[in-house]
Amino acid sequence: MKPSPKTKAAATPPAKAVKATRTVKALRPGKAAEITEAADPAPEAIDAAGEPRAVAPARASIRDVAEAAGVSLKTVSRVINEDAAVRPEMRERVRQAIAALNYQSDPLARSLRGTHSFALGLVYSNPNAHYLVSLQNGVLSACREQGYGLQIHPCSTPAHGSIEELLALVRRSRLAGLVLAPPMSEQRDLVQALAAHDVAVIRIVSAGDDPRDMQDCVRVDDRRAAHAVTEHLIQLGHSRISFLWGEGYYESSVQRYAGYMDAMRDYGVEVDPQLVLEGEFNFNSGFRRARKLLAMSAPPTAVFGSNDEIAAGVLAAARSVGFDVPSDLAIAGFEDSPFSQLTWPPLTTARQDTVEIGRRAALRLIERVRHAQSGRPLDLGAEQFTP
Amino acid sequence: MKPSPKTKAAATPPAKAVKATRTVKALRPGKAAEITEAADPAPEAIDAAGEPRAVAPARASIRDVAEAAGVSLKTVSRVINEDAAVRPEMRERVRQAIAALNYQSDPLARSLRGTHSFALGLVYSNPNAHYLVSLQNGVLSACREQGYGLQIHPCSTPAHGSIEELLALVRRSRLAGLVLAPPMSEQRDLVQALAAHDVAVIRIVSAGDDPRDMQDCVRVDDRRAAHAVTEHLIQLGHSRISFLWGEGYYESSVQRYAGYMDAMRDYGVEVDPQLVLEGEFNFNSGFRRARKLLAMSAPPTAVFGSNDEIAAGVLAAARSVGFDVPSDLAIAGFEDSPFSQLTWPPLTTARQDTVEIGRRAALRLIERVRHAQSGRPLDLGAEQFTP
DNA sequence: AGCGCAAATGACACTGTTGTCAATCAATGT
DNA sequence: ACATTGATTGACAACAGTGTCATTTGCGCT
Repeated sequence: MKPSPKTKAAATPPAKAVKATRTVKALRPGKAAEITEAADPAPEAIDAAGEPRAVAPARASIRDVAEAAGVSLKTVSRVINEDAAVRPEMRERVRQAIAALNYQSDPLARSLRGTHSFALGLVYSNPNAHYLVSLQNGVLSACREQGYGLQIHPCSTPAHGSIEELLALVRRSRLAGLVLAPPMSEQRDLVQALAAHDVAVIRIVSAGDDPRDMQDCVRVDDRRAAHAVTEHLIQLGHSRISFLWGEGYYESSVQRYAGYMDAMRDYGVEVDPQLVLEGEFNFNSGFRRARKLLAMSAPPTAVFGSNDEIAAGVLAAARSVGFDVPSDLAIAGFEDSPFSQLTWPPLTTARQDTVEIGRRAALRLIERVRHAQSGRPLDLGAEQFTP
Repeated sequence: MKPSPKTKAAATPPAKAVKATRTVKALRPGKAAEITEAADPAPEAIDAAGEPRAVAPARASIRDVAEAAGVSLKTVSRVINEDAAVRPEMRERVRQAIAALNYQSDPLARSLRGTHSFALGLVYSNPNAHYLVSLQNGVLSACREQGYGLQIHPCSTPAHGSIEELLALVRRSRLAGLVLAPPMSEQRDLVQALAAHDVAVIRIVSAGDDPRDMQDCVRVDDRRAAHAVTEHLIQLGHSRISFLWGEGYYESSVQRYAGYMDAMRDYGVEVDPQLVLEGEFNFNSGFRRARKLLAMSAPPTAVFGSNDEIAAGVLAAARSVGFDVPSDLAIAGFEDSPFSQLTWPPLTTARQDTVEIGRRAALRLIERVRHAQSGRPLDLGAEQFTP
């Protein structure tokens, strides 16, 4: 490691319009963080002693349980699958054998014979890492709890999100069902195609009025949350409140805008159309639009960015033109990252319990496929659920 | 939706020490983002017509291929597994049959007879969403490419990261191997226990001098990257450069500190021990330490936070006491989130190609287990790899 | 041509579980 | 008491491949 005089600190500017002193320096990936791999371990460290190392106590199979309990394979199978057609006395006997042998059924073998495996797929294309990880954690916690596996499936390219690809995924691993995160969940044709191919699906969607969204969904009330945020700004005394859209084809954009409008109407605050700007869910878009807003003769006193990245862009823009936050400009966002807590000052934001959303979606889907699996029809009448 | 006067904007402060005007408002989760679920779809939409809807063309099995090619099951199996003991002519015949029937082997059935399934596990406990998603994407891209599945396994609690739990995970799904991300990869006893139980493992570790890290690893050169960042600060003319540690038990902390020291030594810049502070990899820790630094009689002119969250905390702290960035204080971080681009001004940061790290780790592991699977020993001699 | 040996191929059992259907059993109706 | 019925239970095949080992084939050599 010797000092070297190369100082090419080329960097991608956060917004084209901007040219201020900056300190970004992008180190060449694979240069800065170098990767080296080493050879396999010589196995002698482990086996050298020649001792037949403690042999893993061959997992008990259903056969062992059957033998121990003095019943047939099938009866054990029935107990495992909670088939009602087993006498309590038998069931108990089998249960004890299972416990005694510490038996755990093999999901692989179970799926081989059955139609579905014991695994769900999580399909997403949302690039927001925090949202994704939260959702994933929620889904996974449900899966673990229910003894299901989880196959994640990011759709980074349109091809990955195609019906063919998704079907291939489901068939290959015989997935019991798919959890569709937005915006994948909003693609009608996709959802229909999956249904037509008998793929069980649960969608996570922004609650709108679309009656088609009343089925197989976990609905997130973005509208109400946006209402609350707007209400908060109004109660702080603001009346010139700007709203910055995210991509218009996201249902959540539409709902958040609706919530904003609801609140403005509810409180009788006039909406200046010049303060409502379309754009995208990212920092640069927020930055650019905020610069535009702040250059107006009568700029807003508050900006509601429809997600936190937009809000962060607004904050940076305000900063860059010398506005103080929050005294000169109040900024609110919509949480899809912990970003709002990492700024100074922290931003107002609406929080979603994304983990819980993921959990519920997975639980609901598992409940559904579990019934389907055992051939019992699901009682549709009693399934209505409103917390 | 009626206006309501409740204004309880309780919020968790980002740092206890701080009490400035803030605008955080945490909406009650499950209130702001409400979840509703709806009943299953009446299936009539699909089946009503009574027409036997286009039956999915029952996937071809190995049997069909064998028949079509006029060979035995086993020969097809050999071709699939790239067994060398098949004459090229036969192989070709089988290949054509496979293509003609669009046959795809069933990973489930394959794993049932064999010891391993065609799936890897990704074990992590790092809470950083961006790092995680990048890594995960890298691992997944390799898995997809190689026809492997991926079971993610976050260790949010110590129990989840226990040997028992990990073994259970591997056994349950017969995982072919585990990718261990830091800091899980740094737990010696865990790694050894896994090895003792014949679990194939690849670890992602910060490159240090430990000879035990020379095996089964993808090594990331944090030290060199930290050197480059420090070098950059020195070249900007700074000499009072502070270094803020992350958790000391992370190997990457140690390495980053080493890289910082390397550069200081290389350029003959004196290290003031008062400017090197221990702490954690998070915003608050950075904030607090920066406040302490800036209150000194001779504060540093540059701060190198050992990750971006720390750097963000420093930025916020500088702001809060009226320091201008970068004119009064230069700030550098270490990328584990896109955060540095979302601040104003953007922060200097070292970048890691985490996606590539994940990819390599998975590819390497798959290569290894694939050989193990077919019973052939891996030629250790030729495996050394240094890009 | 005949022999020996290694390479190539196939027959069959086996993986761990569930679906199907027949067999058993207890209880009820006549 | 006997047929009928429905609830339990079990035998056996099937799922889609792979491991083992026997068998066949190909080829070089005397």
